[in-house]
Amino acid sequence: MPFSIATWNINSVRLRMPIVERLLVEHAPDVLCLQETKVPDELFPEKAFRKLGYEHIAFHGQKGYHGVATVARRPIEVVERRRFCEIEDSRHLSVTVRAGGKTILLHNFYVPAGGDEPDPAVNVKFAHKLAFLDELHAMEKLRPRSGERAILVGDLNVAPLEHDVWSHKQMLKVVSHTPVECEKLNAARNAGGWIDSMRVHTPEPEKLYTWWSYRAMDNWKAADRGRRLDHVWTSNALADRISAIKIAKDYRGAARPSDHVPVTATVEI
DNA sequence: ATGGTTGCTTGGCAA
Repeated sequence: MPFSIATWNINSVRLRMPIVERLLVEHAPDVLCLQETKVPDELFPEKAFRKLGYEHIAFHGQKGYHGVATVARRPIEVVERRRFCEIEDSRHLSVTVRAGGKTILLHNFYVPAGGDEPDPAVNVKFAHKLAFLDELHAMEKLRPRSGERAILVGDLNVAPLEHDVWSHKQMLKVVSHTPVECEKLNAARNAGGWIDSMRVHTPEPEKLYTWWSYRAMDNWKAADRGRRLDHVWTSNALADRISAIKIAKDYRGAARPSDHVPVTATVEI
């Protein structure tokens, strides 16, 4: 049976409930993982999700910044809300869900953006990002066991491959595509045996983007200077079970859009 | 060209 999971950096879930509702109606994923919810847990708009049939809600939020949430049409159980770099940021949430008689572990991540200056010696935000990626790499507990069904999604804030950005050459010194962070993200993925399912589905050199800057003065769609910052990784056990991956690019053109668009993966379980 | 826009909050970060 098909099981679908969507991931979306929503950049304030309360502000963008109208387009979240549109996604849930139009795409109806079984599970939606949100990042940058920017809302403390006690103010999470649970009612709006419940009304749309997403009655199972887990969150790890904080006031003003960051925050992740996982909402589902079927029961989920919270596994962990992990703290990274000994900083009390809300950047991770893992849950389990049952599908087709099987249990799937779902990780929802929001990796630090890292600021603008790509030098950890002068930019503590970039140093934090690199430390976060190192911690991800070292995390034994994150690595799927043999045969385990697991999916890791989220805004990983790194576009690791040449064709994950509009211009590899022009992006080499731009945070999100510097060699050091691309190598660290790839190393963390390899250490866990995770599969980059978006790139299995759409290999290079085809361009793949999930984010278009707010700052660009030109028309985002015409210029198409995007980056692939959002990812769907699967454990080996699910690697050949992905039947579809859809980047919902049209949501970037919605009224009051997020700068990220939803990515939905369908798994045959 | 060190800009530009957006959100949370009302001054200034973070993205």
